[in-house]
Amino acid sequence: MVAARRLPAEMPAAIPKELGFKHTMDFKQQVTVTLAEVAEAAGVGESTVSRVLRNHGSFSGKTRERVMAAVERLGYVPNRIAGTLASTGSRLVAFVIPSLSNIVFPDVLRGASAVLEENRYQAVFSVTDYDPGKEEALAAAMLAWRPAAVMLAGYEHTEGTVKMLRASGCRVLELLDLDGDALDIAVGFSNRAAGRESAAFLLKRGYRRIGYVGHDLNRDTRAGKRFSSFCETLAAGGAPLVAREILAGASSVENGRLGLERLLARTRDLDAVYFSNDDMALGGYFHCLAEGIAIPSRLAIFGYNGLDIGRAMPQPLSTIRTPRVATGQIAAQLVVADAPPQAVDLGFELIDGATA
Amino acid sequence: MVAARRLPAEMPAAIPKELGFKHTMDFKQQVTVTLAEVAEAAGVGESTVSRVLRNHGSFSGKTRERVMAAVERLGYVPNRIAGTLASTGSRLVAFVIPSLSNIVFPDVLRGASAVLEENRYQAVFSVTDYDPGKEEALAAAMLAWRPAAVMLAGYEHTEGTVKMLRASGCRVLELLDLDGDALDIAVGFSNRAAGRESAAFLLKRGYRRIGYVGHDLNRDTRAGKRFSSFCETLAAGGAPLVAREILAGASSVENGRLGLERLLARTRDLDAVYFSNDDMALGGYFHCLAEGIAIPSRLAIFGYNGLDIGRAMPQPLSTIRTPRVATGQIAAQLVVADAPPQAVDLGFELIDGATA
DNA sequence: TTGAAAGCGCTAACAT
DNA sequence: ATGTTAGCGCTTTCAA
Repeated sequence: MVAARRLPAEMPAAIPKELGFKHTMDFKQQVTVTLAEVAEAAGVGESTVSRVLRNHGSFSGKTRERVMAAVERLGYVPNRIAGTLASTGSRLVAFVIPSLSNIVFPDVLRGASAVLEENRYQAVFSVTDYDPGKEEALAAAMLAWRPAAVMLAGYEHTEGTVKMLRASGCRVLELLDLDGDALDIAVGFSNRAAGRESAAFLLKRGYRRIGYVGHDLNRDTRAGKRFSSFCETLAAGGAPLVAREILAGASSVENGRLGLERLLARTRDLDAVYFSNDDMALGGYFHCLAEGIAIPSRLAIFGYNGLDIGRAMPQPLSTIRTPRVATGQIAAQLVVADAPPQAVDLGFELIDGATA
Repeated sequence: MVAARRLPAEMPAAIPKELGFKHTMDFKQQVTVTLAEVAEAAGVGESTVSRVLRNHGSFSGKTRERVMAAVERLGYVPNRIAGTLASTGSRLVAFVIPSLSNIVFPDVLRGASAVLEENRYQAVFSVTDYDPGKEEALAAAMLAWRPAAVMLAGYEHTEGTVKMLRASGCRVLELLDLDGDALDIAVGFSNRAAGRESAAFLLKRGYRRIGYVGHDLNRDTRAGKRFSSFCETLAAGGAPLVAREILAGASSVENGRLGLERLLARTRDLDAVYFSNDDMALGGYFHCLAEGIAIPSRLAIFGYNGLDIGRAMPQPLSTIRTPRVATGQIAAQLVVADAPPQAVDLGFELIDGATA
């Protein structure tokens, strides 16, 4: 194997000097056709246009024709801002997510946005970087848009956030965690159970000297829950965790590789390693490949998330597959249906791959 | 090596029967504090509250105190919907992106959202699945929110989309492509140049029997541009493309693995393969590992995107690193700065890894 | 420095 | 079936 050369990551960007001009559109032309103009052009009242456009209330087919013709002719685009203000509920759904680097959240967004789009809802989002203070600020900013629902990750919020959400009167969905008390609706699965099952699986396979490689647990509280129940289960099984390596940064393939390297440098006789997720586990896998460490005979590897990539590996990754897309879908469906408060356990599935 | 077991992907979700109730919040309580109530409570006029809150116009320190106290006491959250309607411009930025599975787009969103949040803009998004018709529908839906800017991928839009965007009067940013004419602002790099440089690199390294493994090119037009300029460059260099394998679905590690398997089954004597992106290339890499095909001596592999994962591989992936996050950042900065129409070329970087 | 009042573009009674 | 009108909650002149 070739030794890994360390290559630099993407550089932060500074605003560039202006480059070529090459545009076919006039700069800033404001033309705003309003509903009133459509009404005028169609020779009907405003409310009639409104009814036709929303297909709500009654109007004749002929009127409909004329209105639509005027809409077409004028290139009218309804103003949802005005519409929302005038009516009661908005069709905005706000996502306040920890990260876009962790594939979990794009997956949730993907599941949700498909359902929302079908139902003519609009998704809005902001990213907290796992910072509860930032979460509070961003949640406040989102609430200012009077969304129909706010979706957050898990249960760990500041008092201020909770108070705000409670007072807002909009639906609150806490996703991807079930170990705690929901404010309103919760959709996901138990991270504690996931940690427990992972440990039980490794014990049953006969591994006794087990280590852990993880990313920042203070920030990612769900990973923290998995880890603590993992440790408890190991201890209860008579084979307490032997060593751990926790990396400061976000979860990544590189950190997984580095983490395993460090862990093995300190503790040589491990027979299995649990990773905080699949990215990290893949990094560990790469480390073993590079160092010629046989998997799983010499060292077993176990991940979390069940990314597609794990299935394509020469040895399919042993891991737990979580219903990320489904979490988004179900959450969105519950919002659309205006379902009562509830906790929906989507479960997870242990993937008995070839690495453990 | 263990033979790859094919494991199922995540199942589509049906809406589940209701499960346990476990909530601490009353279901749907609407309490809406308005600016007028704050004004009343503070004993000042509405416009004064508005000025204080936006820190715009003049007011005494004492007035400020009283207003803020009232805001605090009542738990007032401004209504941005009303604010936007009353004022001229919105601080919404709309993203109409092809996919959330392709990491490119979460990366762009990540770069943009950081900048937007700092400047108190709000990101809104929807996902087209690479379908131009859907793009048109979603763009129309987005325009109804009267965003300050709409960001799209590339230049290939329906006539209707273009017409709508032109008429909307809002800023239009076309991202991740520079091979075409921009409507307003373009930020990205040349995919044609990327394909060209990739081919030139492989030729320079002495590879002559080169194949291609890609995903659906009709939908991902940027991948199509890379591929066509790649082929042209090979042909010009006297070593035209020997074989290609195009998979119907989206780009993924599994498709990459499958694609290379099929390609090699048909064409045994290739010495290098160009992949439509790094996911696909990683799949190819896995195939080679599983089959004991030596890289790069027996077969060279070249990707596109420069994902972090490529750096953690036992042999760093040879690829082209694209400025995805920076594209989002710069685009957002240009919106915030209300910059004139322009095309910003962020370039890309060829990563001379160990696989080619 | 402050307040009164006129909208922003639409929806939703309420008439007709 | 359709028109009239009164807001939705804010921003923004314009006076005071």
